[in-house]
Amino acid sequence: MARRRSNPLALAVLACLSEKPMHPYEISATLRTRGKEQSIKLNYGSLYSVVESLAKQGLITAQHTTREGRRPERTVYAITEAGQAELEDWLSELLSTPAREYTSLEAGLSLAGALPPDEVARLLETRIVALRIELGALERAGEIGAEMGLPEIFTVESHYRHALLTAELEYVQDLVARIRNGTLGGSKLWRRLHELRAQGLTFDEIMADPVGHLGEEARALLPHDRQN
Amino acid sequence: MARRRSNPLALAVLACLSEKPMHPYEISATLRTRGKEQSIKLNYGSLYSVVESLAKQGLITAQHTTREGRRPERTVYAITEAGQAELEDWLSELLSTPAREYTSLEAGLSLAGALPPDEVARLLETRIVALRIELGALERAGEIGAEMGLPEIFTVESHYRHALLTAELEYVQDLVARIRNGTLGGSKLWRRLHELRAQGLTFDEIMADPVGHLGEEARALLPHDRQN
DNA sequence: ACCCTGATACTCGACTTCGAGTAATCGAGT
DNA sequence: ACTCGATTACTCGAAGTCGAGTATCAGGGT
Repeated sequence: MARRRSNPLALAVLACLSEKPMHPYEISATLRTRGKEQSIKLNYGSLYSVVESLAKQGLITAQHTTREGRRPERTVYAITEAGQAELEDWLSELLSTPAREYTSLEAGLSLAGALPPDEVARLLETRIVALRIELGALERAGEIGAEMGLPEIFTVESHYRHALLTAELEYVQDLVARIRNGTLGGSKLWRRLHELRAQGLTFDEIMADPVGHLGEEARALLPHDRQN
Repeated sequence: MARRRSNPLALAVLACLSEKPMHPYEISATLRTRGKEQSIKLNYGSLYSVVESLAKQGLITAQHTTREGRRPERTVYAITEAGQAELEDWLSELLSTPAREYTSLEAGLSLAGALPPDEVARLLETRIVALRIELGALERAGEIGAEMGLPEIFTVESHYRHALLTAELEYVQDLVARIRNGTLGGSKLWRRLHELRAQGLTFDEIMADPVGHLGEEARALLPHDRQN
């Protein structure tokens, strides 16, 4: 029974059931009102299959099913001892061990060479605006929480998000500036490459003699045995 | 044909094919040697189904299939005009529009209340060590790239990762300190809650009279109409 | 001559994810 | 009394993800 520990929604289910037995819809409502769906992707399809899978693994058990009138029946689940142990172990792992995260901006940056530099700078400037707006919204939400006397522990996630978004904003601002003023190493090569392609040269033709076409910056692109 | 734009691997495939026609395995090898698999999750199963799906959408086309000896046949794909357009459009979106990212630490923090504060602090201290190691490795990799004369544009992704990891490190360090010295708002409530549960009280019993059990900090947990 | 490791190249099917769809009930207004 | 939107509660199937498995070949060592 190799529990795959992929979907954090399963962890959230365990966490809810460790408070008290609930039926799936009540779990989803609980997560909603506590604002956890900001941090943990929640959709019905996944919820019900995740619950079923936890039950199959013996981490939770169906307690009883009730039905009011002609509504769909509700199955109330409770956490098992194994489930409680899994909750603690999984949560410990999440907190203690950095996982390889694949963010969409990282993917975008790693392929950004496919667009010309000025275009990339323009797009990132758009992003900067959006980031500022999102940060503003997060701050406002934080203020409201504080006014209501909500203790900080209940909002650490969003403070963490704020820290990450701020770092992203700073990085992107710096990157745009360096693309614009040509300080970014390889800028010339990058610009030249797109000029040549716009003139109809193929990638292969350019890479047959990168130094000749793109300049000295491209020397590192040659295979090792012919770099001198 | 609602292209779902979920898996960035599909974008990477388009980016590769926009350089020249390749067969899937060559695409994977290209991404590997360029270090893109650090930023874009790559596994064979996904690669082949993603390629098939791109072909079905008309964004790439099978050019021809070859076979050497008794080896499995290789199908070479080329990008179409629609594919080139999709590449540019998708990449633009990735760069310009922040997407809701669900990181595992955010999930962990949002459920951290399920563990007692001292335990969480201990776990986060473990994470700090791991983060320092990872940052060190990233820096070393960057130095090696620089020594080899690799222009910065080819490593922006990893600089971005470095910026994010640094922000995470700083945030976690600060958080641990505040848990340890009790400066984090709600610390008492959090500690008290776990003491009571260790004594055998249920979550329901505690929440029936939060202020009585947990102190003034818990007033915001009451329903709105009985907060005074 | 033979074996063994590592690279080449893809296949398969079990499992997950997703979100639209269904269907009943409640309550606030007209 | 009625209607309309929100809420409650879950179902379904199409699509996507994953990684172990399969099979071939090249090259180096013994």
